[in-house]
Amino acid sequence: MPQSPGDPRAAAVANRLHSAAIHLLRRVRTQDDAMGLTAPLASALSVVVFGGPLTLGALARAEQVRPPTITRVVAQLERLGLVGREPDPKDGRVQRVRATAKGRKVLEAGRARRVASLTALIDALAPAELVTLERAAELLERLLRG
Amino acid sequence: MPQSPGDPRAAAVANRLHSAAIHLLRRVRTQDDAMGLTAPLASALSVVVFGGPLTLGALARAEQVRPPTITRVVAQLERLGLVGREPDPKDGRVQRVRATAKGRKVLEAGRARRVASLTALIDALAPAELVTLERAAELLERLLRG
DNA sequence: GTCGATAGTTAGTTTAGCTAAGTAATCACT
DNA sequence: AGTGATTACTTAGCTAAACTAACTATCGAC
Repeated sequence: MPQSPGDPRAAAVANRLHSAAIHLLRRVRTQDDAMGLTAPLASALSVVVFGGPLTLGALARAEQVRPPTITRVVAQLERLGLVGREPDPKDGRVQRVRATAKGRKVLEAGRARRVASLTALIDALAPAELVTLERAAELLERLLRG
Repeated sequence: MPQSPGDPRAAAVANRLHSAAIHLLRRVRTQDDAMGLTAPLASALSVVVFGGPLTLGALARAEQVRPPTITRVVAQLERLGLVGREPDPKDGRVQRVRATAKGRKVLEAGRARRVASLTALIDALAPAELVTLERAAELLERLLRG
């Protein structure tokens, strides 16, 4: 299988993944209301919970958004009592975001709900298919982080 | 195929897919500008081009959005000259959406660009990995259509 | 101490999605 | 033939997420 740059099969796969991602997110978005956290908020909260305290800038980079966006996201999470801010003792410009106990709890409870409809779909798959999706998710996360 | 409901592995996969989808779309969104079509517009145009003339309602179902959303999407595509509307001779309530020549052209030119960064990432994968992603995309599309 | 760079915020715009409510056409049924 | 329910789409108004541009405040270097 020669993998020449610009392989049309790669483009086709990219297209389909793009389409699948759009539809997947549209599907789970309707579930977001049930837990009171929209997808971007949940995603950011997840990073904060698992990534430990981190600066707003680092969070923006992790979430691949611009600083103003992360300012708003953190403000919302803070208003909900899910994260807190800590000034940096060394650098007065910097603030670190840390998850509260409530934030960790809500994330745990929420992620299950948020992906419930997805989980239900996936649950019906054969084990081999489940493995395919798992591998694909792994691959994508690795590619997209790089 | 013994897949007990609530299989924790299914939930874990759902979580990872969700996260991957968020990051994937954030990645390609920045590329959308290059072709002048945002992701939802491009997705809808794609359905119209490949799905032939279809009613607004059918398009809404295909795109998994509510009617008002598709009204706006079609209005934008129409304003851009990428699709046209045709009244149904039999049913006065219905309008069919058809891609214009320009619409087909823009889609062709645009799809490559729109997923360019994705394609570049995917291009670097081993053939087996590419197949995994392809299968996953297929699975997801099938699940999400149902 | 001033000057450029960095961290974060504010202001304003765009886009996408929703619900609720409205219009117009069709269908079903007497 | 007419009334009532259903269907297809639109309008109006809301919320959320993203952006750019421009601002404030702090830091580091010279």
